[in-house]
Amino acid sequence: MESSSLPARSSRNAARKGRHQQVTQENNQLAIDFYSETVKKSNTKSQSFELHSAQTNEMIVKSIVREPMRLLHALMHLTVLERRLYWLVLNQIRNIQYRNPDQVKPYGALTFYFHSSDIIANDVKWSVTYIKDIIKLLGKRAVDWETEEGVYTHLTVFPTAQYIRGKGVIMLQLHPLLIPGFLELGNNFAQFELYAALKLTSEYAQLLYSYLSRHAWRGKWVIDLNAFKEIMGATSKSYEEFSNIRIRILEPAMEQISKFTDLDVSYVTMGVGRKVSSLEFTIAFKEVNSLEASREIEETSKHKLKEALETVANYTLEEKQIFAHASLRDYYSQFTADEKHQILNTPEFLNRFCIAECYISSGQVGRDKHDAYMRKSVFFPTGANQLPAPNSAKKGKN
DNA sequence: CTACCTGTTTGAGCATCAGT
DNA sequence: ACTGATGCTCAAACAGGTAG
Repeated sequence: MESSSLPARSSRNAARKGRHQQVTQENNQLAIDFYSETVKKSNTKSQSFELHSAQTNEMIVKSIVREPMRLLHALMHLTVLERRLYWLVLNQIRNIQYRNPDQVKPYGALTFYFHSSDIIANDVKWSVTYIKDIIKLLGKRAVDWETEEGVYTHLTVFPTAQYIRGKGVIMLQLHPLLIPGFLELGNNFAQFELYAALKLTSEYAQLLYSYLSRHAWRGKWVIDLNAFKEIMGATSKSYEEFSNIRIRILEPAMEQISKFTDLDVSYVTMGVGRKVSSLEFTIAFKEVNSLEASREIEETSKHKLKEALETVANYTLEEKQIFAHASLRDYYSQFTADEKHQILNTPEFLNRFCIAECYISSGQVGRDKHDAYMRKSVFFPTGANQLPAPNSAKKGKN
């Protein structure tokens, strides 16, 4: 039974990673309480919490967050501190992500306990009203969507949010209907390092960091300016002027991301004449990841590849052409017009392009080898339908 | 003339401090 | 741990200037 293996696995992982996680089985429904590293429930019956060593500025433990892009888009308007809480939630559930929600029973409740020092720097004196305001705001955040059958749903992400006065403990309960959305990653998600992300103090820097992390494996991210404005939530009148986008979004965000996170980022504007129509970001990893983080990154890469291959396999010819056209436009400027034409119009080439693109976009191919790998995969495959093996699964520093 | 840049103002929210 | 006050930062808006 697939569902019964989940609690065992997650609690085993939690034990291995030294987290405080309590799994209980109630009415055949799985309920999990997550405790952050700074707060732990004591063994008494009443609701009482013990504080553990608060996080220090010297936090070097790599802790991964995997954020589904659909969630990122749905929650683009979170304030800085709300987003920190939301990231902490994603970090706590990373051991049970990748699961197909249909394979497990509905969750009774996922409850999270954090300490206010998890989201506010150690040396900052915080006020109760301040924390209460954050909780009040986060408790109001809602998402909505409509299914193909026309069912429109609107619900609050954290219907129950509490602050335990005197202990500084924040409790969040995730809406059960949203749990699949938090757990199901597909192949479209951002993966980044929690403690670097928590240092960001600008809303735009936080948002942009998620997007840049999503495309970091590619080393490059090209986005239409209007699309960029939309995903940044910068749709007000003042952002019709590019200078405002540059001054208020790009420059502060670039500076913070480069200063605080594991990414080295820069951007150039592209367009006709002086009119900026799109942005091209260059993304590089600063340092070699720790062993544990490397293992998780490798695991993620494999998962992403599998999901991407499945997605592409279900594409119609037309969808493959759209997919390939966008990739060629954004990432393969060195290909000639004739080569691009051949790829888009020869089903055999198109297929191989799509598959090779899955390997590249999931980080299986060394960053400096994308063009060569793609050329070889499309035009000079080693076997009949065989792609050359990616040379390196590790992403390089350059 | 258009698109972008620079400087200024304003208000909201965040960070910080002194004191309880 | 907590409160209340204060100063700072950031987002937003606007006016006027400049490059192409």
